[in-house]
Amino acid sequence: MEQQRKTIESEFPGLLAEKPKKEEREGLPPLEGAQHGSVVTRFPPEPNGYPHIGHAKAAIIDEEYARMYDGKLVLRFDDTNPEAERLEYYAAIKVGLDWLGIKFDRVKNTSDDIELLYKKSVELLGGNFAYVCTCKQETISANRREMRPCKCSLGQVEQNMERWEKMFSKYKQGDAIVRFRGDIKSENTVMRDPVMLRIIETKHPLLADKYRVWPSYDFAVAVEDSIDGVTHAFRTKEYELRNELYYAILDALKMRKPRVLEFSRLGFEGMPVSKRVLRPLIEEGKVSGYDDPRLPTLEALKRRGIRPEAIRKFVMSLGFTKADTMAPFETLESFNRKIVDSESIRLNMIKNPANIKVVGLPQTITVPNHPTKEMGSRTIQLDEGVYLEQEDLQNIKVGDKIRLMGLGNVSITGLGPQATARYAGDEMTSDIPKIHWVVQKTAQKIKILVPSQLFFGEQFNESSLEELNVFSEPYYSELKDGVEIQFVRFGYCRKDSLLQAIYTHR
RNA sequence: GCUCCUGUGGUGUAGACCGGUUAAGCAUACUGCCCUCUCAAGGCAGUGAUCCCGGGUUCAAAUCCCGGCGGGAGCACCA
Repeated sequence: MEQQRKTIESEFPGLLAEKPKKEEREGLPPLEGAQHGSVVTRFPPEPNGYPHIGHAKAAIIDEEYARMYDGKLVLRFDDTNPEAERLEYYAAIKVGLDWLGIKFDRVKNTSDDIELLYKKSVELLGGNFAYVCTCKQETISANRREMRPCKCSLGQVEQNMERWEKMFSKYKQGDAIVRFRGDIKSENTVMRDPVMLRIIETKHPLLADKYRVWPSYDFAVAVEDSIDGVTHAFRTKEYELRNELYYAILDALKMRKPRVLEFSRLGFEGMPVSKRVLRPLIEEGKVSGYDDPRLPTLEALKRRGIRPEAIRKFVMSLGFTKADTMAPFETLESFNRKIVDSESIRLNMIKNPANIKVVGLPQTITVPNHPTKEMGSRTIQLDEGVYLEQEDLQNIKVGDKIRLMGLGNVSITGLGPQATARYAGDEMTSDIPKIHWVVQKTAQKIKILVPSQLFFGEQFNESSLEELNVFSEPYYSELKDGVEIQFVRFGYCRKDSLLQAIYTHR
């Protein structure tokens, strides 16, 4: 064996050389054609709703790549449909992205560039790459379906130019559109002379009625990505068929072409993201609003106690793939738990109280707020009346010893509706049951909202939000709203208000 | 229906472009042990995938080719 090895080494040097080992890749896969320092990515949300986990995935990928290549990230509000955009959404999206910790090198709106888009439109028309179509909508769609060119496509450049002018004066909404000359017989339906600009008379949230001719998504993204210097444009999979159009438009315009790549949409089982299903839920009062803890909106996730860093780790763990999958919410929870664990004050809380009277208790005790981290301590005023969890008393007999966590040992002297016990010192023994407790006199009644899956298939889950009426230590009221706490032996919760907490995860 | 995309343990992925030395790495979930005044976090170990199926190419295929099947998406004057 050794002999052979030597022979091979001398006869065929290099044959036994270590193969370039495939080392474990960290993070996103490398980008083709990416030059360090000159990569530009972009996140182009439409301001037509509240940001959700899907936006987070896209924005995080965009930012991670920009960061990876020491490049730039552009936030561009894709606001080319005045019927859908609303001012509050521009702000909501920005707030959500800030919360996620995403930093942009530039923020702009597609609507800033309307004039430029008009120029490009004229260029298209002038080069006969597009025409103005005045057919009825139904006719157009029927023709597209049947691969039939409509008569407007036969018009000369002059006619199109005339009609183009009329789009700004005579024509009304629905009367005329600019269509790209694609290929009406293409297998790819997107290429069958798609809409580039159309008339919309609704007021735009930023520009009011300054314009009435608006570019379509396909026209706007291609041109905008190109002029924004985007080198790599990412979008979700459902846009895949539009790549051909994207490149065709830029070819016709002789503009620089970014590379377009797509990734799978992110969704959670039973947690709808689409406005189509969310809106009725809110209108019918089935959920309280866009920050209802059952929803995958960023507001809701935040309110529920999910940290932005957890979302980022989660998104990165999903990778950059086109495989469609329902992401496991529990993975997000796991990342979150690790972050939140070291920052959460531990408090006692009783769900199903059992009364017990303990005699011989000290006046007060001081307990640490966290088992290992230095998070201060709190002093608890003791009293004979104590609440224990009913469940914990289940298998207890008279004479048994139990340990009230942080307080000391207690031996049971009587059971029943009013159990009794006697304080039995503070000596630690290992095999004693350790249970949590709350002083009755000072117990604070609070409500804990426990969110769970909103839908099972198409079916709305009527019990998706459980309300628990519980007794917490009074220290709860001294905590600031928004802090994450761990109710011992129960789970993590985020303080939503003085009287309400929201269950984060176990 | 047509077109495109996709298919690795329960789940999400790495590996696939450049086929062999890992019959498959990581995370999550689960189980057990350790630690612990929590059923959390942490540490350790373990269960679990013949890489959708069937052919083919090859000395050799999760990796290349062909054909099925399953899943998703698009077929808007929405993005």
